[in-house]
Amino acid sequence: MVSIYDIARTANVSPSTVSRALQGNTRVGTATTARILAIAHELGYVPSSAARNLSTQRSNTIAVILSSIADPAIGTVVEGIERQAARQGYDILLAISHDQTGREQEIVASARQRRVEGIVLIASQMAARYNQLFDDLHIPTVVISEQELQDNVLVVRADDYSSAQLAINHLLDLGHIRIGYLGVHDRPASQKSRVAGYYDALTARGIIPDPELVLIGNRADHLANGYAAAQVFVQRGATAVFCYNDSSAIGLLSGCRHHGITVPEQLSVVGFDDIDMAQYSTPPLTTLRQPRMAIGEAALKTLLLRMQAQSTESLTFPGELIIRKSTAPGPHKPEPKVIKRLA
Amino acid sequence: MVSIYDIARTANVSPSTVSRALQGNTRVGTATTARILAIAHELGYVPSSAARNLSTQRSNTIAVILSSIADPAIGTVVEGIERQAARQGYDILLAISHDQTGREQEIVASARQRRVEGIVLIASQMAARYNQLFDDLHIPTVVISEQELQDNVLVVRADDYSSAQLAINHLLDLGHIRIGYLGVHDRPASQKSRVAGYYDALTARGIIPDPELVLIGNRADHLANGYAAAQVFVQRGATAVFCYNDSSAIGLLSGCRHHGITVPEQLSVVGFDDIDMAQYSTPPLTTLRQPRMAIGEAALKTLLLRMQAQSTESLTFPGELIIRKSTAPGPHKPEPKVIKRLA
DNA sequence: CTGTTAGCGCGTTCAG
DNA sequence: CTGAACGCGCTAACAG
Repeated sequence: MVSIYDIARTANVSPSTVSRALQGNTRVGTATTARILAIAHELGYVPSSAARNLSTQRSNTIAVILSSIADPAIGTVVEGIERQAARQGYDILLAISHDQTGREQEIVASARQRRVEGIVLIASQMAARYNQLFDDLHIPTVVISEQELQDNVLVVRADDYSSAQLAINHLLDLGHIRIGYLGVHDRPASQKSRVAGYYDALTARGIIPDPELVLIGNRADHLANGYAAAQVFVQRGATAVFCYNDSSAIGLLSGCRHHGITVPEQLSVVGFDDIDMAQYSTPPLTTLRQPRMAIGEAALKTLLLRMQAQSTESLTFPGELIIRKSTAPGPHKPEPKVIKRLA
Repeated sequence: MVSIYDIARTANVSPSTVSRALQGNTRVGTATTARILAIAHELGYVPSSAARNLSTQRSNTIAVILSSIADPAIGTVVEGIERQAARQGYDILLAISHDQTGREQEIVASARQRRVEGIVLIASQMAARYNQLFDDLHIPTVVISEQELQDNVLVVRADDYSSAQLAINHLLDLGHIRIGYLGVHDRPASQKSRVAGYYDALTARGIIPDPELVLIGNRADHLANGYAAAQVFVQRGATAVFCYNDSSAIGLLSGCRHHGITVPEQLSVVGFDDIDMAQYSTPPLTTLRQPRMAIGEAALKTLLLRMQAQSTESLTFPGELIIRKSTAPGPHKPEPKVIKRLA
């Protein structure tokens, strides 16, 4: 490997001059700078980030930790993060925890050794489990989803609570009363907020939520959970279901089809996220769109501010109700008041 | 940051002894080793990988470069890579190119500066574009998909050609003659093989492929491409379509539904990949399952071998035809020969 | 504008 | 079994 010493030698200057020239003409002769650059290129010089890191005490790296990257809703968030990181000159260290304690510890160890300057935690239970840990780490951290808002951690997330209410109100407006909730077991924090929104929206309209209509899937496979829940919901008299995410909803759609339950006629279904696939399901899914790319970008920007010790706040992004074909009027649809026309 | 010097001082030994003790008792007194470890822990010592990298001339990092991570078929591959990497003690540097030249160059520069020990390139056009570059880089590289088999690059991939043939033969056996192909424009290499399999399987049965039935989507959004193609295929008299991947197929399914084309009655559809969603589409998708996790793991193992300068070969994984509900007998289904029974 | 010097934190000879 | 000394490649004062 050719180093700045090699360049210095063949350019008849000192290493520090080379260093300066390479960084951008910080007080170095235009001529010599040019010469140095030429020689560097000629020699095939490639700076060593390890050396620079050591000297600078900066790693230029941020770690992105997630429990799984197979989730179709998460890829886009990661793209948002990566895009901003690249723009700011940071590299991404990717780690997948699978929610396994052992792996989680390895990851944290690795991040510390590499002196990552910041951490983004996505939909991981680590956030909750090691709440204190991340505080002790002294590495700026921002959590996306899956974390209650707290003083010591920055959270960037979708507005689970309000979005859930939007979903329920849509269903209520359609005339549904027996509205179910289909949840997951591996995203406790965000789910809590969505369930709260579900309950509150219902009670606000004078409806007492029926615990029988709240089903929490026990598998990590959200699609399968949805599939299995279809018949149960209908048996229990639900005419509409609000799902934790689009994957659950699409599974549910499939389960309905399997059991001959028509959507939206017999059952209205609302998803969450608006993944790419949502628009192409059968029927196209009514869902709550979340700005996933923007959330990823915002997370990184927030992290950067925090790294610069600037004052920052947690962020909550509003969701948007996208009405497609999986929801239809329910049994209690009030007759629209029509002004009678003259014959 | 506490360093081995700090430990050495408070343990009354030399830094080098600490270094040895920390690495694993390489000829260091059991007692002193224990003492050193205790002190290290007490002081909250965290080794600096930058320093180690510099001294060792090894980065313990491998770069994973892909054009997009939103593709649902790619996440699983990345998980396979990450899992093996973690198991072998390597960290992952993640970079997304978006197939943009500028970004691609940044990524390569960054990888070189970080002295990554290996590179995995997934479904990226960089493989083809910079074929020579990666050769000159002197960094072991393995390409997943999107690269013709060549001497200078290691490729790990699905058996596109045979899988395509499997798909077409399935359709042929079902009695379809007018079989279409729905392709994409951003995966030239793997597509080339699939198209070849499509052509060859057809001609092997004496059918002359109709160019009118080969449609290549022009957008990066495979779902949208599929959606738009539905009507065209039917208008041109296709009774079955083999799609580049499940995303295209699911889009196609949706397009069919929109235009009142029934699947599989009027049109049989075959996908490729068997993403999680495939099983839950309407109807459930007949597709060619590819062992994505295994491909990811194999790619990393191959890379590691190559890094150790061991002899290695490119790998091709066979696909498996998964028959579900999106394919049904076509117009030319030969009557099954039934042995007449006695009344 | 440029050279000298001194680390950054760790691994690794080479001597004891 | 342990210590001293040097190098990895680069940055950053501090002098000129």
